[in-house]
Amino acid sequence: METVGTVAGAAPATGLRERRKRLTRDALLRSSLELFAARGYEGTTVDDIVAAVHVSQRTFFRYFAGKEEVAFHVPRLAESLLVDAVRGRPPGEPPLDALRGALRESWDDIAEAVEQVVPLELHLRVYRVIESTPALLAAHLRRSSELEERLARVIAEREGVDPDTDPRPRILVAAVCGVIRVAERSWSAGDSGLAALRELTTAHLDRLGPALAEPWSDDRHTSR
Amino acid sequence: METVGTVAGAAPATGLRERRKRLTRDALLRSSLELFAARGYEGTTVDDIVAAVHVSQRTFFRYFAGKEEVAFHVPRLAESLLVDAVRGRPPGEPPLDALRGALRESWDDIAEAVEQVVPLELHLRVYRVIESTPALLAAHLRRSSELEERLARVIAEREGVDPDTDPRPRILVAAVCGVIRVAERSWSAGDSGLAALRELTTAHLDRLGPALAEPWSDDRHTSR
DNA sequence: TTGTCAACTGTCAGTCGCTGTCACTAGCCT
DNA sequence: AGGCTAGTGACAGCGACTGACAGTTGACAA
Repeated sequence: METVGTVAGAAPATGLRERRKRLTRDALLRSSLELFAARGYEGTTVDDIVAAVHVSQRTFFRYFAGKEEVAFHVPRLAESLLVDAVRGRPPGEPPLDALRGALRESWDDIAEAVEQVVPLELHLRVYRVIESTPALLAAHLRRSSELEERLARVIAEREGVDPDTDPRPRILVAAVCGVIRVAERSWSAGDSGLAALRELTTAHLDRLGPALAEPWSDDRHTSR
Repeated sequence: METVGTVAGAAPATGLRERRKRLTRDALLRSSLELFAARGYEGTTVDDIVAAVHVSQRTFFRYFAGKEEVAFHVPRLAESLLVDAVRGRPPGEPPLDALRGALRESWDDIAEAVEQVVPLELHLRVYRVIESTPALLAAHLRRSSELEERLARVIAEREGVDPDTDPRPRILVAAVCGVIRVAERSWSAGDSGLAALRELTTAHLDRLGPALAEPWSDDRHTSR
């Protein structure tokens, strides 16, 4: 239903031409991410990237619409997997549970899929760059809002409501994704591993209900 | 507590120099917004703007960090008023009510404050440009996340919790702001007036609880 | 009033992201 | 083997933005 444009570890590679294309594309991707992680996003010029891969600048822009697209290649992959996971949830499940379940379930698939493209550790470093670079954070949030739209449509379909007249799918997804981003953000500020993010995310999701409840009880809702 | 850099309708204007400065600043702001509304954001170059005001490009960049900053001058104003409104809510009020109350309450103040800078109608047109221009939408979302951070701190202070250890303030604010953005977004797609946005926002907020509830009931939650 | 200082502004040159054009190389197919 | 064309590099150009330098003009004191 969607061509993600997998980079490595898929498709048998037919002709020489296509093989070479994939090679330069891969090289551009890897070099870009490594440079972003090392020098930062703004500190990396397109000229730096193409110099490392020995290609002309023009070629870079034939493969990617811009620096930004390179930075979000891996996140795009992860998003598609999440959407698929929600789509594959048991039909009877309440919407909130479906989202939470899909999140927990898709985690390992995502890690695996990412690893086939670039080392997971590199991706995590790039992710922190994304969260800490204003321009990239902005792009990340816009992408997130597009993801929310996709998720809302899936939820709406599951529940048999029209997403254009019933606001509940979008409202639910917006709230959930908002909470997820809070978790991502506070995680990226620290330096813990993937497992920590997973736990932080689900823990925060479980606190959404109580946080909305009228007066906050005084139990320690501490985390971190 | 915060200098917002009001543009028109405040401060008696001391010397001639300052008066002239404000004049060119105002002119740049007005011309920019009018051009954005007329030709779109990307369709408007800085050269277009400075040509309309008869100043050099360099001058434009001395007053504003870039095109983006001009576009968000008015939203920035509104955000500050909202934060102040939350801060001024009665201490005993539960956090969710405080946010909802502040929102309803600050509405008129915001409209009034905006009108003192540019015609409200112009701002609304520019707002639709923001929502429909990818680059501006991204910037808008990033600014929103900064607003969320400010709001979360206010809520944390009101509730007497530490925002760095208790995630509930951020979670609550993220959910609420997420819902608000859903309302803004679906409003900006249509062509109704300010009053419609106000009602849509509060209506959506009231649907947050039910949308999170386990199975969705079949009452018509229709809007629009 | 006049002269000095500092603020404000314009001009110019340059960087970086990105796009259009055009010629050319090298896989691909017959 | 030879033509076709996808993929590429080299080059020119645009728009956002920045730094350096010089000119202009309010502000303020003598």
